[in-house]
Amino acid sequence: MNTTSSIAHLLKAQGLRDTQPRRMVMQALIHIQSPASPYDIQKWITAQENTINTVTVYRVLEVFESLGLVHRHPSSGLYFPCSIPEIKGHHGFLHCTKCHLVEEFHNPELCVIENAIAKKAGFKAKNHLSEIVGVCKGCVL
Amino acid sequence: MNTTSSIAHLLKAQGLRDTQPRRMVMQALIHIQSPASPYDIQKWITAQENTINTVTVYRVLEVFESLGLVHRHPSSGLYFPCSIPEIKGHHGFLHCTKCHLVEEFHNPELCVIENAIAKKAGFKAKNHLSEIVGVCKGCVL
DNA sequence: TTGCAATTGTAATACTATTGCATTAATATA
DNA sequence: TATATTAATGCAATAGTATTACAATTGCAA
Ligand SMILES: [Mn+2]
Ligand SMILES: [Mn+2]
Ligand SMILES: [Zn+2]
Ligand SMILES: [Zn+2]
Repeated sequence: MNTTSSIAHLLKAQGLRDTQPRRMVMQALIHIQSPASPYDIQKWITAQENTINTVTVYRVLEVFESLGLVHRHPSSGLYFPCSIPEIKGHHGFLHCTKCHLVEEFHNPELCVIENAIAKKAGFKAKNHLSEIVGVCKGCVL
Repeated sequence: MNTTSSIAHLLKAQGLRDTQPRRMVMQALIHIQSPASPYDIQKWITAQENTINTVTVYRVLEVFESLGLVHRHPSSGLYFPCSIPEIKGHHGFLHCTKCHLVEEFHNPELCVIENAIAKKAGFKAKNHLSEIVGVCKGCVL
């Protein structure tokens, strides 16, 4: 659920510190709702009467991504919090081009097929990435 | 097969001109072999005793991508020629992290599943994107 | 508390991408 | 083949994105 305290625990479990900048970036991501750039995130934090350096935002996002707490949307480079961090393995994205919503999914069947494709081509698959681009329920008028 | 003349025809069929910069960019993409940035492409062309403006490279790539002649690798932003332009529809990528080779695939079964996922989530899918990241046949020692 | 290493801030810089406008060159037509 | 048209390119300026090295700060364990 990405509560402030669960993130604190997750960080400490990895030997990382629970710092104010890290808390602020996570707050920003949660409140902004749609995928955001490092600069967007900094802007949001500034609007809350706080300050954070651009470089710090980049670095915090890097850490969060490595922990699986946030994702970087491949084609846009924008970040958003993972909504299903409890499910390990491949997370796919449904991306609405109208409202920029990103919904995550986890589909084992898809993984099976992708592994089969890799095998057939002689690839040793380490990771994969799926994005479905379209229009979400709420935006189809 | 992306021969020089087939591209000329494809361009003309769209009311576009067959120009020297466009031919040079395609030559560069074909010869560089692995995904390349606009600046990489410009550098290659310069090394062939030719010149091309950076902006032109960007614009040419945009046209080529819209024609389905090249792809932009989503996570890196690098460009490479489409190897199966004759197959319409979704092209997926196998990406080797060692030699940076990109192999394309077309898998209807994958499309079916992705459409099902979209439907289940109430999305109207317009397009999708699949990338399998790993190590290619030649790079697995 | 205090000390120390991890983290953040600062400043400089490199890289990537876009825009408006002047110039050039590809093609259609005479 | 010469000429007119305008798409395409070049140029120059600028904006946006990302990274680096090093100094200052801060979280947290002792
Ligand atoms: Mn996720
Ligand atoms: Mn293709
Ligand atoms: Zn939507
Ligand atoms: Zn390889």
